[in-house]
Amino acid sequence: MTSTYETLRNRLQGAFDALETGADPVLRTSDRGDYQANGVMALAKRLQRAPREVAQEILAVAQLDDVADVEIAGPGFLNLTLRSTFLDEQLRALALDSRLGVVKATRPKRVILDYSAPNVAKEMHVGHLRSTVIGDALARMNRFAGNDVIARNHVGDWGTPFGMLIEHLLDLGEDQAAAALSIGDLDGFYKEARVKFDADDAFKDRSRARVVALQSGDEETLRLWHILVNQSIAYFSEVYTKLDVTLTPNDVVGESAYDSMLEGVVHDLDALGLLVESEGALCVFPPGFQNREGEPLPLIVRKSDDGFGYAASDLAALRDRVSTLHGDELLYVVGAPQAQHLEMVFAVARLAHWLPDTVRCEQVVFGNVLGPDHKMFKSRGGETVKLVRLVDEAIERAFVILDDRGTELDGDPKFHLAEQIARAAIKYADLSTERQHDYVFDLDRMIAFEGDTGPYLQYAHARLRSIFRRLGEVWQPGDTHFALGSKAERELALGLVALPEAFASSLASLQPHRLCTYLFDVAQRFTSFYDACPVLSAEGALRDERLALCDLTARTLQLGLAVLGIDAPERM
RNA sequence: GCGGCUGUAGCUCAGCGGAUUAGAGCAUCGGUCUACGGAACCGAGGGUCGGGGGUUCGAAUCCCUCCAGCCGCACCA
Repeated sequence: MTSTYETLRNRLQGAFDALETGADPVLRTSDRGDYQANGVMALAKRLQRAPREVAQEILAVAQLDDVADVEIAGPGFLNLTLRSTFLDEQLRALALDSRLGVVKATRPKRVILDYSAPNVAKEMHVGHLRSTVIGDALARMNRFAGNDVIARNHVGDWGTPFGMLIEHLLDLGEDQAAAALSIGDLDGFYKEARVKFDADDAFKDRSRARVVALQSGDEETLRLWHILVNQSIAYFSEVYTKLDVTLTPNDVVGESAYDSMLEGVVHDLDALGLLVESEGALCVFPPGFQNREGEPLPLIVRKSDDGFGYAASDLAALRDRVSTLHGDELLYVVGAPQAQHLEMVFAVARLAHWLPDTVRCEQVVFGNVLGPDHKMFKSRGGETVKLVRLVDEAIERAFVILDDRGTELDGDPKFHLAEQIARAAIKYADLSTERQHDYVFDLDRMIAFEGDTGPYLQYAHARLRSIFRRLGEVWQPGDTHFALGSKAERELALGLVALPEAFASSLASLQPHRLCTYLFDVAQRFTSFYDACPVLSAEGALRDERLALCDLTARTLQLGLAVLGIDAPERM
């Protein structure tokens, strides 16, 4: 089906093209009429004619009479008010479409989505929250759009710290170390190793020797290393389950996976004449980057000790994603502090012609999670906050709220619901703010059932489902018309037909918060409608017509939340 | 110093290629109601959109500049 927005835009575009190609109409929702078309003035300027006259001509060509009532306003805006017959047609088509008007990509893109990226043998903390939640929402949105998503969890599983970690593992004994890691005491493990490394010279020497053994592929060392990696991945998976994030161990392709490609990166950059030796390190100097002194800034591909840094593995990964995985889009959901590093990696990849212009490659930047003091979110002791603890705390709050409300649920169902609410609270709070902004982590606000929160949206959905439970029979959209007689009904209907653009714009801009804003708007329109318009007690056809609105609203909220990674429980 | 991001109501945030009185949530105040789930609805007050210039008939939005905050600026990722 063609969405309401597309129908209007296509007709206007046709009229614009008939007058002159190269000018586009811009359509947006408006409170003057349902939609307002912009772009007539720009077109008139090109044609050097009076805007209102051009507007008249566009209307004559566009033939919008069957879909909307049009008023030419001001210096040439077109205010479009949808005809009820057209709106009803659109709604009925949506009701029969399981995708609710969101079209599936005709030419699916392969999207390589790099997100989460915790470090082996280190705790997942708030710093990983945004990458994980935003990345997962983008993965789900892309999958729903029909794209082929390859998730890449680029875990930190290689490098110098692993010498000390393996030695510490040996000191503890393999079984005990594995046990400590499996219960999620990763921070404790890492810190103990660190303390010994700093205090004990013998330990330090062993650690260094161990790094060498690891990198030269010593079998026993690799076996020990695998214990660390596997235990950590198992633990990460638990965290992902707790957050309802779709990443699996199959998506883990850590730094170590690229180790064998690093020599090739150096070799090929050298062959291209891009490599420069500087202070003992092998570097590429991409144009446009400067250091503190205003001198060219290098991307260090190989360090002066002949080791490789993350620049090399990032280059290898990028190359792999283009040439082996054939990605059409490479997205890196990585925090702002790494912006310059990634820009340099991208720049070098372009210099080396590893990154064709046809491949969209960008960092999905996000801001920090702040504490109540508006500084980086830390625990009272100044330590980072474990991600699991954050979720657990939210679950506890949800429990208390459920009890206060006198829930009938108990046992597992109650716990499951508390989890769903807690996840919704945390994820929605994160996703609903514009990515690049920092936001203040305030559990009380996030989990409140009033206002612009995940639980509020879940509640609106649960109320809708409750209507159909009371109805007592299975409701089918069938050929039912939609109730559009009152203002509240019409407003809700206009919200419902807008899902396709909200989704498309959210995905195209990689801004999940646009979809959040849309869903909240729909939920508000629904509650206003629900207050003003009795549904089950309505007479005759009106009852079915209102049920049709309710059904579509419930499905819109459910679908919208689902593609963000948020559950919509049947009851709360 | 250079680069990036940010600055909108008391607080938390929207405002998507410029368009009519700048929106929402929370909080405050006032209404609605035997309530299809009140975890609701309706309304009010509250903003010189960080300051100043510029482009424009028209700027929160585009350009310049200044101020403030955060982040990054060669071998840890």
